[in-house]
Amino acid sequence: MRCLAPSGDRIRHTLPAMLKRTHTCGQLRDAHVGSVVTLSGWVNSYRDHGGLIFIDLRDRFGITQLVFDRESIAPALLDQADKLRNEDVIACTGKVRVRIGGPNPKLATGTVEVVVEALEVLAKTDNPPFLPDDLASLPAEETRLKHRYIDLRRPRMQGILATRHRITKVARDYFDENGFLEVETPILYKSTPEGAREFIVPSRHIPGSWYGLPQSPQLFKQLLMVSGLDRYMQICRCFRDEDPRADRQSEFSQIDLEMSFVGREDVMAMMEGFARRLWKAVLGVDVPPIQRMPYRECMERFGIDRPDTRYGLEIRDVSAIAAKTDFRVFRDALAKHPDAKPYFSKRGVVKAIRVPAPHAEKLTRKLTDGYSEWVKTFGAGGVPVVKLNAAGAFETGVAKFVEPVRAELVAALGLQPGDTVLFAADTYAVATKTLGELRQKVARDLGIVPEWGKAWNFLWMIDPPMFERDKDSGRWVAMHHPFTAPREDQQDAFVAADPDDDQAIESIVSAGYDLVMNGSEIAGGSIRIHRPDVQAKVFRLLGLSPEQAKDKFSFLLEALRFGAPPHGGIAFGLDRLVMHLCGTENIRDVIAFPKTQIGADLMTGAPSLVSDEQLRELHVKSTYVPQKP
RNA sequence: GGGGCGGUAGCUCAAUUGGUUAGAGUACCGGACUGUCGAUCCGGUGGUUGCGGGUUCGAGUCCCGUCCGCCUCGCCA
Repeated sequence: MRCLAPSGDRIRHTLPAMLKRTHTCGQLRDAHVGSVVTLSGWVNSYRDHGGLIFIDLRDRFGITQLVFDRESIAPALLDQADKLRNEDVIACTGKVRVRIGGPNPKLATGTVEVVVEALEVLAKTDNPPFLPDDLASLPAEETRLKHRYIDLRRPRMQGILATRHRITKVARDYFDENGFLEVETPILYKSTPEGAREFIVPSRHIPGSWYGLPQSPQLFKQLLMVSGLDRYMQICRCFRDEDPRADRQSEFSQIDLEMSFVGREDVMAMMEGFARRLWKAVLGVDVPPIQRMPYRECMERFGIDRPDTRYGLEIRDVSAIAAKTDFRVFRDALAKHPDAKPYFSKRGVVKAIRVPAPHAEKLTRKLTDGYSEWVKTFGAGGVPVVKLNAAGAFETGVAKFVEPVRAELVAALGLQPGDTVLFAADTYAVATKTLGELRQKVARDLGIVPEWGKAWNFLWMIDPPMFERDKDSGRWVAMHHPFTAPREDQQDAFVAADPDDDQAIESIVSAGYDLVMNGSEIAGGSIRIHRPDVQAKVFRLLGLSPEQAKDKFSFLLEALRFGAPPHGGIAFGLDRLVMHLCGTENIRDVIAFPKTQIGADLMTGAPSLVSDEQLRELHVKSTYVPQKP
């Protein structure tokens, strides 16, 4: 621990005498015994024995026990100490000695104590709404957010903020060593209302015009490549005005990166090195070489583009076997586009998950009935279930329908007595999504997901499709973003593809890549389009007329015309990285001053009303009419 | 926008089927105490049960509305 004692403080002598600390509260050890030290910090707890008072003094660096002893100090000092309460801020001077009452193994400083000879109360506290105590049961999150400055006094929260700092430090060091320049990009930005809903800011100088806040610095970092910056990094704030989740805030941070003259192998290798450095620096964990898994395989085996490979429960296609049954649910599903390509999103399929024997016992009727209800949110009709009993026969659920194909199902799924099978019969898209989500829920319900710190399963998801149909509008939308390039060998197919040929468009693969860890996307990126004709074709496919594309992105299209190097990049979700490396599932725990689900800051009261004068100056008029109480 | 859970003392929680003056721990205040370390012991203050309406002899409890927090679906190029 670094000593924070200042040196050469020229104004010290002109101020009223204040005890200046010589050590932090986490610093003193046996070696300091006998020396006179000054500490400052918050009263973490007090134990008043009358003539003997113990104070645990806390700062960011630790806790040190102070002792006030009637036999060795002035009565006035003891009276002062007698009035100290939790969260008072004090400074004190005294001699370090070995603890008379024996060591406290819970504290790093637990073998010593400071016998106080001088005390200065720097700030007396009102009775705080709660104490920043990691051992006590936490107050409601609402209370923590309202008094965030107190919540952030908790060692756990300070530890998270320290880890967050460590992560950004490692990022800056690593990318600096590899030739990246950190460049800041605008927060007040051109509104580009594709994708996420954006926050907007009115212009005072240009009446009626608005800035958007960036959903990411995507276009600027590409322009920096056109500018010849070669390698860019930024730890940047991004804004998306969509409803938050446990792992999502509308204002969040990315470690944003872009590289010139590279293909996807170069980018992935560079980022893999970063992940390796990061896990080693923060957790001491060695990350082995990261395997790649094509999007198609991810979907086939795990039903999701970010597979959690920490447990089995993989998905199998049993369409061919299901077709031989008389089960109407199977037959109806399989009747959809039976002649389409195998992975066509609208083609009917039957897929299954085998839940192996010891765990399968926990799958009660109540639980599986719940699954049938739950999957309706993904558009599925239900979850057919069947069990293989000890005698090797199917029972319960859809047993009578699948009994005729028992041998084939047992062989295809590798079933053992006691196993349970969960089915999904629907279109490829719905069945895959359903089992992909169900697989994760079952794993959680059965308790087979390794606890935090036990497994770090990385993989690169590669070869994702360029486009997919929007569920509502039916229009093509970019899977990643409209600047993602087709994979090198797909360029011709892309240029030739007929926009009305669903199967052809769906099968075009991009040069995108996502870094996935334990089922969580921690980074996503792609090689970008650097040819104006290819970029124009993408815009056309997305339904942007040349005029619209020019209006929104003319600067990019122009830039691409004036000599753009091949380039590609990636962005890490910083908040999620911190969550994973700290073992928390609440994104608000890794943000110093987070917002609630409706974007409110409970501490400052943002957002708040502004004066009519402010609005007039910005040429803005609110249509909101407050409800009468 | 939809679904779910929650809101009782500063904080964490309890309160039987709708029934006496809404309790406990902790914090806080006062007192005792020289080796504690989540100190202990004694005493005390502290409540618009989120807010508004309704049903009822009687509402923390039931009904309607509303606000806030969390989880979630949609949404998140």
